Amino acid sequence: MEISIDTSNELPMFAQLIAQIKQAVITGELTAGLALPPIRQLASDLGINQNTVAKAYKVLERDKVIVAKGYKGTFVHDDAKANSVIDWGEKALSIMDSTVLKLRDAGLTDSEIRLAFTAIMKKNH
Amino acid sequence: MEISIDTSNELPMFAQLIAQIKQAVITGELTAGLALPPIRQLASDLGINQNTVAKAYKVLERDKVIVAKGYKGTFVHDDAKANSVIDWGEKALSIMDSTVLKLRDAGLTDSEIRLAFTAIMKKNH
DNA sequence: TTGGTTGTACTGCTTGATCTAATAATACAT
DNA sequence: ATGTATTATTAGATCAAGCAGTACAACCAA
Repeated sequence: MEISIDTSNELPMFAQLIAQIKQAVITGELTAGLALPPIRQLASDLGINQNTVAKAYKVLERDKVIVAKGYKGTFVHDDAKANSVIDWGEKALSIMDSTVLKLRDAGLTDSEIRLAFTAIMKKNH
Repeated sequence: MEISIDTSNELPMFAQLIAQIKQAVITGELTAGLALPPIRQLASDLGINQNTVAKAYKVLERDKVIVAKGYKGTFVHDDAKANSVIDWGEKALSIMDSTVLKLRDAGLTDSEIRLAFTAIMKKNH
């Protein structure tokens, strides 16, 4: 499993990690049950911070691409291949898009829409 | 018509203007057809910029609380009282709230929700 | 028992980007 | 003189991204 980080890339490091691991799952390079490198080791190999790798792992586990088993290590999820295709970002975009359109049609300015959004995001901190 | 600006207030100046004028309409201090002070004069009296007052007037006209008649001046709208009760902010908040809840329930982090939002707001510039 | 490894969690910090609010200075037609 | 519009700029807040350090429970091998 070859992972490389391009600091000049527009994409943040943790996003590059997520993309590459998902890609490896899709291509079949990573199959269900395989062990992934420990957070600290991968961070060390790439010369980046452990938190950055942990952040990527956390998202990947939320998306059920990997499974963390504590001291035992982290492994590729049984349904990794199917779950690697699901793009939460796309789903979020479409939902958010319809909402913004609705508010704009109501005559609200972008400034007011932003105010409403930030207010909601703060509410349940 | 007494208007005062509190710079220490959390609310932006233009929002304070909007709130106070709407309030004056609701209480009956401002009735349909009454003339409002010119933008430049009100700005001068309050010691703030003309653009700030113009911004408030623009929103008030959009909400049909006031009517701008060019060189003739600006006046209280015929339906000002009814339109001052409508709270666009409340409507926007409830719509935005359900959307954010939906996305959070889908497992998205606040960070990702923010990314989706800013992406949409940029899309149709 | 001792020491090391695992994922996880937390706080604090720096950097850069972005947006808002407000100001400033014009300009225009009526 | 009126509302309207434009462009540019400043200051402040907010957030993402990443780094740094620390800590913990669970476990394993020596």
